[in-house]
Order: sequence, then C-alpha cells, then structure tokens
Amino acid sequence: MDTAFRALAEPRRREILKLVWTEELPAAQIAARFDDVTRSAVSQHIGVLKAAELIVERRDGTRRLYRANHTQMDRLRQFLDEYWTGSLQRLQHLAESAEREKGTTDG
Amino acid sequence: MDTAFRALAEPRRREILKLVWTEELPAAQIAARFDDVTRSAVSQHIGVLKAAELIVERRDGTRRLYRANHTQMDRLRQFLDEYWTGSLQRLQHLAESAEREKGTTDG
DNA sequence: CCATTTAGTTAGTTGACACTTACGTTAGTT
DNA sequence: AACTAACGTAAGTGTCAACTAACTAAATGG
Repeated sequence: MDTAFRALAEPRRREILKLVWTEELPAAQIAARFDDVTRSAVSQHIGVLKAAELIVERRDGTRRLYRANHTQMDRLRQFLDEYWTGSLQRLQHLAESAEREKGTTDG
Repeated sequence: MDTAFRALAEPRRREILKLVWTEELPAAQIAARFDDVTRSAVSQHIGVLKAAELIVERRDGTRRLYRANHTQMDRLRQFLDEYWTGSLQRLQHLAESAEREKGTTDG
C-alpha cells in the first residue's frame, strides 16, 4: 500500500502508468517519450511501478512489454473509500457500546 | 497532487488522518495515540498533511484543532478515476482523428 | 562465435525525508 | 511580570530515493 502511494507520488511514474494504461509498450518506447531523462532512470521507475504491482510485465523474446494493472489501481480507490466506510463503522461501534452501557448500568 | 500522494505514502500520516476523520482533535491528543514517536515528529507530520490540504486547522486560544479535509480526499479519488475516463477520451480522440484522416485523404 | 538490439544492474552523487533534541511563541493564570 | 500549557520551528543526523554513467545479460542474425 505504502509502495503504491509512493510510486504514484512521482509525476514521471504517473505519466509512465498512463502510457501503458490502454496499450502494451516496451521499455524503449516508454523511454522515448521522455527527452530529459535516461533509459536507466525509466527502467528504474518501471521497477518501482512493478514492485508496487501497478504494472505487469510480459516477455516476448528480447523485448519486455508492460501494461497497467487496473486491479491494483482499483484497490487504491477502494482504500480511499474505506476512510468513509471505516469511520462509519467506528461510529456504529460507538453507538452499540453506548447501547450496551445503558444496559449494564441499568441491570 | 504529488504532495497529497506523498503524504498518504506514510503509514503514520494515514493513521493521523483517520484519527481526525470524524472528530476534531488537538495536536497533543493526536500525539498521545503514538507511544513510539515524539510530539515534535507528529507536529511535523501534521505540517505535511496541512501542506497537502488533507487536513485543516482551527485555532482556539492556545489550542489548534485539526480535522480531515474530505474534499481533498475526494479529489484524489477523482484523480484515480481519470485514469479510466482520461484514457477513454484519448481513444475517442484517436477515433475522431481517424475519421478526419479518412475525410482529408478522400477529398 | 561475434556483433547488435533490448533491457536490467551497479556505483556513486545529490537531495529529500523522518526523526530527536533544544528553543521560540502565543494564550491563559497567578 | 513571571509561570505554565500547548504548539510550532530550527538544527543536526541517519536513511532512502532519483538520477547519470558504465557495465552486464539474454535473444537474434550472420
């Protein structure tokens, strides 16, 4: 989770992720989109995105094709959602505790 | 945007954010929840969350009360959503370009 | 085998980040 | 004014991340 958020914190990695969102691309073609950074840097970014499971790799001879892992991205959205649902659940627990409290003090 | 993602990448900050999600809390009470870190460190985390506009501050005498900024959190979810809608739009643009291409070569 | 293409890896530098300790600041209290 | 409570801020340290340059590895073709 930490890994995924930290990976997305880097603008360059977000761009890479968008590039491989709809189409599968080899590292060279990804690197070619950036003129102010070396292939090595892009390769390392890809490594970070791969570690965060935001992209997946498919090998084809000497080439390695990358594409976004939509599932992981969806998981992040769900995590953000939990901030709402999670807090609602906590409120519900509080309410239930209050109910029990009433019962114990009563009997 | 970078700031917000980087702020969320830290587990401690995510905990702080959850603490002030439903209730407004002073710094001291937030710091009291953690026994393995100093008040100063918590204060700095709060500073990062504030810079990312994930929490807002309200002053009351010598105390400063914090609460989560739900709007900013919603913005992050929308950003993640754009990865889908955005790519759909790009596909649509491609389709439209192809249509125009047909027209120009034709006439 | 040798050269080429495609891509990952390592070494080293620079800058950012999390943390602690110590100090400064503002609002109440006596 | 002096004291206390509740915070933030500055300085210093260890660790991690991003980047470049140079090297290595695997597949392909003569």
